[in-house]
Amino acid sequence: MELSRNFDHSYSEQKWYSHWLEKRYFHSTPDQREPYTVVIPPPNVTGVLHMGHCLNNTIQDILVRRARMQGKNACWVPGTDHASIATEAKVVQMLRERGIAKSQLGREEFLGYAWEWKEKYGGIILQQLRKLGCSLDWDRTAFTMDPDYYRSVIRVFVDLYNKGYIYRGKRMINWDPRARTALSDEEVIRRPTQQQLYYLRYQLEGPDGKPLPLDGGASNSIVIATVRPETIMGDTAICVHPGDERYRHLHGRFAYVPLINRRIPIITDEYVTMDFGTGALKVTPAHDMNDYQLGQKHGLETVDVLNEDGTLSEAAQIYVGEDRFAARKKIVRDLAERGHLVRTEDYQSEVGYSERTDSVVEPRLSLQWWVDMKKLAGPALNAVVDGDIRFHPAKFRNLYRHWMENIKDWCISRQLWWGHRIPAWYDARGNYVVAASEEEAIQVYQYKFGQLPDPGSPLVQDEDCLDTWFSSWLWPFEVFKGLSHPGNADVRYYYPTSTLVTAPEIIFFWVARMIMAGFEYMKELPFRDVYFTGIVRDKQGRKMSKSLGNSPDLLALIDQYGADAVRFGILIASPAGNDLLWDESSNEQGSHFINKIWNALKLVRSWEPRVRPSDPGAGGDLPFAVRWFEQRLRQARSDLDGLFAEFRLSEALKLVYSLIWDDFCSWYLEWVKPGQDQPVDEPVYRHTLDYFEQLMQLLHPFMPFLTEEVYHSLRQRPDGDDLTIRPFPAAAAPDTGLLAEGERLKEIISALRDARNKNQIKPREVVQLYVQAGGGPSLEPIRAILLKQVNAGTLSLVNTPVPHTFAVVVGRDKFYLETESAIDPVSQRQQLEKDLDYLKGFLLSVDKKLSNERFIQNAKPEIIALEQKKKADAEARIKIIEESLAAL
RNA sequence: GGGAGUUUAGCUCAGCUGGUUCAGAGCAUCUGCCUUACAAGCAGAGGGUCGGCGGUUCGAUCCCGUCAACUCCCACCA
Repeated sequence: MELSRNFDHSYSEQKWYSHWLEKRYFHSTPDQREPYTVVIPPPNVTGVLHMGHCLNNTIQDILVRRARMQGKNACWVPGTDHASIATEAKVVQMLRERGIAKSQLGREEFLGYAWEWKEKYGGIILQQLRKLGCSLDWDRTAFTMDPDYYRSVIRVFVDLYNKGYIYRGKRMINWDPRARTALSDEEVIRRPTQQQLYYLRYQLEGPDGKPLPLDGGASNSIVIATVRPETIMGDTAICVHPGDERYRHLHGRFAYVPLINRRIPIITDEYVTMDFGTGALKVTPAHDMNDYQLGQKHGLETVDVLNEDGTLSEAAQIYVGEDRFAARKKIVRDLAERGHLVRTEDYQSEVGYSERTDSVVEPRLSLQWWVDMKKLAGPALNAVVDGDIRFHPAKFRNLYRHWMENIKDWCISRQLWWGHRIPAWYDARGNYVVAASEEEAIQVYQYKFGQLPDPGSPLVQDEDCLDTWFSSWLWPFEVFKGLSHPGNADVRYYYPTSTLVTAPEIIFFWVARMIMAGFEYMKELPFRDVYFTGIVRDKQGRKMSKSLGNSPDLLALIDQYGADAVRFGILIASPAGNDLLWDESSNEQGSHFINKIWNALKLVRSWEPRVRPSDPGAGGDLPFAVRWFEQRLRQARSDLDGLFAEFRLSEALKLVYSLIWDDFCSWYLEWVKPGQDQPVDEPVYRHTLDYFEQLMQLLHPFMPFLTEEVYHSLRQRPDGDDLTIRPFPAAAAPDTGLLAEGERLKEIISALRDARNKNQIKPREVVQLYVQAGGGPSLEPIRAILLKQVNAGTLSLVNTPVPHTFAVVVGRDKFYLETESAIDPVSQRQQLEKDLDYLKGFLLSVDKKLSNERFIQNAKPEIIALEQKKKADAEARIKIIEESLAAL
């Protein structure tokens, strides 16, 4: 088979992914092996692959592929999340494009469209993950609204309700006026926002019970500061600090809301900050969390001046039906015209935005369903604090702990149709029961209220559905049907899962809640390790986002560079625990690496026709290079184990990169490479193929397609001999002596090459080499390599300095380069003197240390021995250099 | 306002419990090479007071204090 000039990634990707699927390598069923289970953080069913997914799934794939090659039963479960708000928004938009308003449709009809949409467009992202090479068990693809899954969510709701963990309550919640639904605290993103602070003058009530005239001086009014003038119609009090002398005379009096002239009391509360604004606060219980509490405390009326969609309500009296922000402008204008606006100030404050729709969140009083999280938090907190669940990086432990210790109730109802419908049934009077089905509801109703529901008005199910995360928190066990079919073989085998790979942004949304649900329903933690990836940023450090347009088209990148190069690119830039600044050029580095490997393959393949059987007279000793690289591989494998254990994947990739590029290509292959058209000894050839295979194996989790292709190009393979399932060889301790010899050889070669370069010896010029050995192992085994690598004709052992040569000291060995070109004794002297100066300085510092009594007293013996060795080495080298200088 | 993290070469980062010639790697830069796998390459080189100041120690990039800059998380000052 002829090799193509370059690696053809499109061809290989297509070929090998289908091959792996066909062989069902990614499919897992329980057996006697140790399981390695990963559940994918389910992307939104509406999602398309972006850089964050790329990073996250590449990491998961690396872990899963490695586990598979370690002989574990690897199972990576794919799936999608129904993403209540996002999907419903998409469907509403699609309907609008078809000229249909959601309000025209009934619930069932709407859901019909939604499912239609989901079947047609949903899950594109799962197809895209195949392009990336992800080794997911597609037979296990799950969806949070699959029938079993749906039932489990409902069952959990009913169960928590029956345990008293879920309740219904009227409270201030975060309202998304665009999606027209409640949100949980976690779904609100606070951002500093530039606003205006308006100083508004409210008329005081005169003795006649009427507002005092505005033009009658400052004592006729009180000035408050607000950023939300459109809510003044909802004001039901003005509040000042009881100790504020400026307002003492106003305690117990009344003022009038501008524009609508409603009479409101002036109350006092220590909540008010005297030095903010004017020290007087307008109290609008319906539209502010704090004001609501003030209202409760002081028995104030609540006037809700906004509708669900953020327009002004009838209660506002003015600008009814207009959007809150449009109304704000108009009201400010009116206030100015009528003399109520004292002044405005630029003011920056934190404003809450909806995570899904980015509209400004409105505090709103409403009746919602809640989970009392304190009841669930205990075991979940301990599991992380005690280290049963390990967070990587560990710094997230504190964050988690802080949140869990201060956990608040979770608002789980959403005013949406796409999702799990809340299993609560109401009678006409508003009594309700919670049950998994209507039939059960009737039974429960009868039990609870002692009678059947009135036949004339049957029970009606709650219209709302549950927060998406109320289903995702069951993911690690319900993908194995752990709740819908308790104790089944899958869940017993795969749960708890091994590693969760996710973004730190969803530590509260998802990770914490999964841990709680795991303990509550499986009585066990859901995973042992959680790896938090960084956030993908662009070169300038900005978060990648659709709105900034700085998020590259991943599929286009894969087309251009290949999946392996993209995987390489994202991972090489991805330090453990930090955000990564991603730059397209890192893909190029990946491409270059692929090219390098491909060229090495071409070289090795070109030897094939020239293999010479081993010479039986040679004694069977393998050449030094072959013996050395075996040890290098062992060492690398052991280092890799350590890096993987700590989830230092980027470093692991760097290690393999350098192992292949530097050790294998730059050193090993050059050392064993035969001369042009020369034969290669069979044992060398065989071992080289073995090493190449092993390198591909180590790289395979990172770059699966290229490595599988190379693996099959190295040797003819029987059917089923594929790299993706090939087990790693057993670990073995490397021979440190051989490794040190290799390092010594590299050092000598580099030093001699450097000398050639510095002395402007042309690369083609053959030099003669002399060595004055300073002890240590014989140079004999590496003689041939040395000659070839520094382009030397001969290597002779000498006992005295060789005149008219360049002297190079490496360790305690001294080399002399003999060349035809003229030697410049001045520059030669300068170089030697430079080395000498450095060594003398070094010796001085070592001597100083060793003559320090306190060092001798306190330092560990091995440290002292080391220092003594340093001293001896330095002295030996100084002697060698001084000899050379004398000879010049 | 509270908490956490970061600061090491031009850039992105390693440097694990203080002590090997410890100040590193990759990119980038510079020099020399179209050397028979690879110019998407090969062989070399230069470059940092380890954010500032102080302390502990025989010894500090590493431990402690403090200051500065940046980042993130949490939090109801209108």
